[in-house]
Amino acid sequence: MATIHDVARLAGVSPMTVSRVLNKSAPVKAETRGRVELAIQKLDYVPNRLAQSVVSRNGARILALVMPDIVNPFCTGVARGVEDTAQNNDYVLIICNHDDDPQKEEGYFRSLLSLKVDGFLLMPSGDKAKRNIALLADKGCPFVLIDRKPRGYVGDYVAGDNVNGSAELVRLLLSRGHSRIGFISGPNQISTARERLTGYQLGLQQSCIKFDPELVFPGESFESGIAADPALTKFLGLACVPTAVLACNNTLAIGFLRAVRKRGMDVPADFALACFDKIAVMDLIKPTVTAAIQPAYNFGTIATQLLLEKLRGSPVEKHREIILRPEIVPGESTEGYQHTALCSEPHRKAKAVN
Amino acid sequence: MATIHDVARLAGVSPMTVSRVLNKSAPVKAETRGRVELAIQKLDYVPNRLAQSVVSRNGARILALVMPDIVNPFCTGVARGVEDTAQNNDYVLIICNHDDDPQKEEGYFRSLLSLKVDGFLLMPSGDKAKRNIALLADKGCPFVLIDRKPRGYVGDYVAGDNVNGSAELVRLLLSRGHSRIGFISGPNQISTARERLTGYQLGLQQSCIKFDPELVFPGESFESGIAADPALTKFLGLACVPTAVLACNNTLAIGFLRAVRKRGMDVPADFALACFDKIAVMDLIKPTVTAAIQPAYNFGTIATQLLLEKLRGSPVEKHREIILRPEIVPGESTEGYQHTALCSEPHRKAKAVN
DNA sequence: AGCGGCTCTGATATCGTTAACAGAACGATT
DNA sequence: AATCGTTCTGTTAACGATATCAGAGCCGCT
Repeated sequence: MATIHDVARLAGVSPMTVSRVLNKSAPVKAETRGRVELAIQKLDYVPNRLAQSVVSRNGARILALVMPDIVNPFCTGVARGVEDTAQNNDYVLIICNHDDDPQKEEGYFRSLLSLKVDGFLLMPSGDKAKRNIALLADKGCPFVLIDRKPRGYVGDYVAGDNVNGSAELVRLLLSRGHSRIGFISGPNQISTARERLTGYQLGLQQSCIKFDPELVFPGESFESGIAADPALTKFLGLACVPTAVLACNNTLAIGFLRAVRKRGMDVPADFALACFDKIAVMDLIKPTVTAAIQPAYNFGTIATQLLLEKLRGSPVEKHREIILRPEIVPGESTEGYQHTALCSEPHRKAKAVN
Repeated sequence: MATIHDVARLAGVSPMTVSRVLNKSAPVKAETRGRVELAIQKLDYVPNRLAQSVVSRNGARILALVMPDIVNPFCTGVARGVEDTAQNNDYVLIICNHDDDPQKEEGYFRSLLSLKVDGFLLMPSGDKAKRNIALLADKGCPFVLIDRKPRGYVGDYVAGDNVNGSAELVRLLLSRGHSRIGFISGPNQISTARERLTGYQLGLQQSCIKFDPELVFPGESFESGIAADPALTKFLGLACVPTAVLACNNTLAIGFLRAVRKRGMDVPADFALACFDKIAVMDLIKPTVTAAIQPAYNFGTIATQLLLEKLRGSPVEKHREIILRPEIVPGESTEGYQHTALCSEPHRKAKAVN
């Protein structure tokens, strides 16, 4: 592969002159520039950004997005937002899936640090990610968090209003006649799970309904919907079975829907269902699921813009938190409840199962 | 940030010795190695892979995946397969969306070449990508194609059996009593669209049904389902309206489903529907859509393995084509046709619309 | 003529790392 | 004691680019 020396030789100038033509970093006589450009073209010369990066001590115009799992449609949306913004600013994007595993996350961080990426977009693995994030801060590598933040973290952050979104879903369920609402939570490690649980409690409290810890199932995994099956088992085993379920995210809701059907029941006939985050092709699912839909794509674009601003300088900038409100989209999954099965009498299907 | 010199100074050795400890490239006395390792730890030294790459003339252990759109679930699946395999082999992955635009694709190629990525995984933008691919070949940069290949391309390639998959879907539709089957195609630029059209024709031919060009709608875009709406309009305008539709990919099928409903019709009541590629949360969609599902994740892992083998050497290896068969998954979208509406009498809903 | 200030170009040093060579230290063999 | 082969370490030169400085050439002004 041609180097700047080859171009220089062919054009009969010094490498430095070629560099100046490439970067327009100093005036070059038109005639000389012409010769250089011709040589560049003839050799189809592509400058080596790695070498540029070493000497200029800048990154190689690479951003990194470290997130749970690109397959989750919420993550996919974020990723596309990040990539578009990166591309518009002439950066390329490295994508890493940590599967909510802090060790995998740390491995990526070290790898990416050694690549001198310019900055990180980060959906952290959970509270344990704090050490990993400290590593970035330690190395002076800029980053912006998306969607989640470890306990006690202060710094640039773009996320949804989980507390109010969740409370609003609860109010919606209450307004449809449900007073016993199960909550399928995510890992307590993860801020979104905590905040949505808080919102769940808040929503109940606002309607003067007592919070019953029995109704909360602590899913230990977020990204596969498998936690939903034991959650359903637990709910069905309760003396007073909930008539509605709020799932902490999209995969849990899908898992719940499948689990319900596996047992010959259905939504909304036997359970009303609502969840956080968009489900793919939502409009075609039967029943359509009531959801608090977050603007994932915007999470990505906004976070990337924040990061790029940091990279451009403005070093004494204060930390910024940007909280976007989810859109509550009512679906069929929360309609058609007859208000007969109250807490005093057991859930009809529950009888069949127990 | 600490460099190899800082470590060397702290350990009281030369940088070269540190390098040898890091890379185990030559024996180092245990006691010296201990001092070096301690210094590395104390400084939390991270080697600069860009500098390593410059001097060793290897890439920086970066692969690139250039594809249409990460948001398409098929692409997402491929991406995850690629990323997992890359990660297992200590590579990181740059992801780029070209949106079927060859110019965008070329821009990425140049950018990635300048980053000296070790290799490319490529779902090309279409036949026009041939020039871009030639650019890679020219620079001696290894690559493997996935899912699509430009006309006349020979080289490493992993894809699905589009012809037979499509033919099989046609046979399935025929077996359900449909003899007039509309085909919503993708851009003729793209090999998968061509091959699936061929398969469509093959399937008809195998059952001695004459191919009617009127029944083919040439969608000029693949990735947004919008082509499906004009396709439906065209089909409804035909003297003899098809009773079934084969969509060239998942987004077109979804678009078609939406378009049908927008007009107050439905699937499968008014049209049977089948398509290529998986639709997200397929099992929950109503109706479930009959599809030829390709093992997207495996496309990614296999292609990446091929690429890594190339990188490891074995230079005179022949080109390899790996063709994976799609799984035909029958759904509700192709059931319940009453066999009354034959070609001789017009489609019932068509009357209402025309 | 002398000076200052442009524009243009090249020589040299440098970035962080490794390749290639050279040499020191040491025990084992002749 | 000389030689050899290890093992271990350092020196020097590169990799492909840019920063920095210095100087050449030219113009215009005093």
